[in-house]
Amino acid sequence: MTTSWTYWKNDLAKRLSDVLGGAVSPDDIVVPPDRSLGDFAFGCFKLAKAMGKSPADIAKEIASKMNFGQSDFTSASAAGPYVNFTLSVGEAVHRVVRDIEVLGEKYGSVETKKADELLLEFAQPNTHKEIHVGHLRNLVLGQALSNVLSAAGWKVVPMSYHGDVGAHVAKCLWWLGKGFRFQVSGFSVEQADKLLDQIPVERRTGKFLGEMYAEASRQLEANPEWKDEVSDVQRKLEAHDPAWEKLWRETRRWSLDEFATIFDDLGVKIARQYLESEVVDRGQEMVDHLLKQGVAKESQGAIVVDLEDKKLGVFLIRKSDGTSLYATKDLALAELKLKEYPKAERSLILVDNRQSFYFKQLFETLRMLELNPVPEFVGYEFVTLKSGAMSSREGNVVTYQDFRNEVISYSTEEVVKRHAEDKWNDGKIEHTAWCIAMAGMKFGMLKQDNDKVFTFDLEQALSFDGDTGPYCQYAATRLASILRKAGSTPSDSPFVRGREDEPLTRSFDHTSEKALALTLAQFPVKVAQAAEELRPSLVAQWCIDAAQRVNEFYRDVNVLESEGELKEGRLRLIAAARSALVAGLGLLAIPVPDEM
RNA sequence: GCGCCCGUAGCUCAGCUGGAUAGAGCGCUUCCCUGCGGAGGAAGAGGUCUGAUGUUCGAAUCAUCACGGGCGCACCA
Repeated sequence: MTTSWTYWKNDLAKRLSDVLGGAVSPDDIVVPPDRSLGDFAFGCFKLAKAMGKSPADIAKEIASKMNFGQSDFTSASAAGPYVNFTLSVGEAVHRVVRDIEVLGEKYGSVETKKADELLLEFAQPNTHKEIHVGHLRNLVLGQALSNVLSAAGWKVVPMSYHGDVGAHVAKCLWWLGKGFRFQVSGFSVEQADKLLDQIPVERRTGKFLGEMYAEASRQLEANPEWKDEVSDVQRKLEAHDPAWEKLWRETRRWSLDEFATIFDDLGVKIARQYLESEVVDRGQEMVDHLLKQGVAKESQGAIVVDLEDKKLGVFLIRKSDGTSLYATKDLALAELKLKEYPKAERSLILVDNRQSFYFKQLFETLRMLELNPVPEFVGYEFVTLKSGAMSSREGNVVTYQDFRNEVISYSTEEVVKRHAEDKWNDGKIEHTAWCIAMAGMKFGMLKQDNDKVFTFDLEQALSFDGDTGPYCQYAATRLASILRKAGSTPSDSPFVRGREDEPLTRSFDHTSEKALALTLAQFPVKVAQAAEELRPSLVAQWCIDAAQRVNEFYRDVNVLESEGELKEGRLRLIAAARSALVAGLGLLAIPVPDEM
């Protein structure tokens, strides 16, 4: 369905083509820098050359020839080299409200008959480590991307991938054993049971395992001679030694359970969870195969793929001690994905930009193996603290749990403060505070572009003033409040729908109404662009814009004091505005409370 | 040394497929609650868009080169 924004541009392009006797593309229709100039504009620069006249003269000529008749537009006027077009307030608002009422929660989404499949890998925290705010950017961005791409008509398969084997696990478990005074060699199943029994339930967390890992890294730094023990542990794990495997399975469960809880809380939805342990054996096989084919070769005891001729250096795919690397497993993962989803059109991998070189090497190798489609790298810059970059190896991280608790306690405090007299029950307070906390955290991470290093500042993250998620929620909430007072709100859903057959007035008369409607009209275009450019930040920016227009409308137009069909129309406008705003925030996986 | 990314207001960022006086938020200075909810709104101060050259009728936007900062570049992930 063609929604209003596109409809208007197409309409203007057609009328201009008629006047000029040549093709004008809708893409040539732009928006003036100042709303008082008009709602749309057409620059005459390109025509000037072809027609041999000055742009200003052409603009005047077009303005005088434009005849709108039956149309949403009321006037065209020349201003320098531009022709500006103005929409009728009544027609503009009418059309946008109708769009939203027809589409409801689908407003902004493309309807497709047969969606192409797109694999989206994100959410790659490793087991045996804690989740920190660096991971949060990936999780939040990934889920938003998943939503935005779905809205744009892709059949998205969101997938997670967890490093549950490899050096970091070996280090963690090695230190777990050593720290509890067990001998690494000759470690038995009974000893593994004994060790596990010694760890109290409340310590069976990712945080605890992360501390073990960080401590192991420190110990190895100080005592390099222990590296052989760690290699030994990793080899035993890869050989499925019963004792180490037991310890590994149990500790891994702690991590995976924790992930499930956190993903659920964040609204992260994964269709297929991959584990490195699923692909490690096949990865080693593929390395052998590559060796046989002559694609890979031995170098300093390790196995590498030489990519020097592509200016990508050498790609290490097996360590000299015979154990696997990230790359060993990634080769097999790529193969497995294609086996399970043979119809996939595209495959995206969302990872930290610092890994871009590695992924270029990986993709080049996949190309040599003819594993198509070769994935697309979607990068984002890392999250840093004022004190410096976070590293789980060094242990200077803000864990997600700590951050979340901080934000929740702050938002709870605010909610309680604002509703001291409203007799809200604990459940309502808790839910509202959770919605606001989610909005604060997620919006803060989504509103800026992926390629900006994100400096995490707790104080800033806790502020809900200005262009923040809670600001957008607040705008939607005030609209809901008006609807409630008018007694016309559907309590179960914020989305308007099914009123498109009821007559709607065209008597809207305020510029704030039109400004709001025009912003709402841009939503589908922004979503499409966000999907095309893989930038959910565009949707976040739109949400701020929409909330600002809502606040201006709120200031300028009193809905409940209007009368007759205009009041009814305005109620439908704000219901539509709320519906669109909730849809926009929904794409960012941000919930909107009824009240706040 | 080579490669990738960033450089726009005091701070955090939009704008970048070239076009009208460069926009927000925070902070700062003033206002606005007997008004549909002040997590809000209005106004003000604050800019050689890092610099240079080039392309163009036109450059924050494109190209090249500097400068500044960040991040990568084989047994970590």
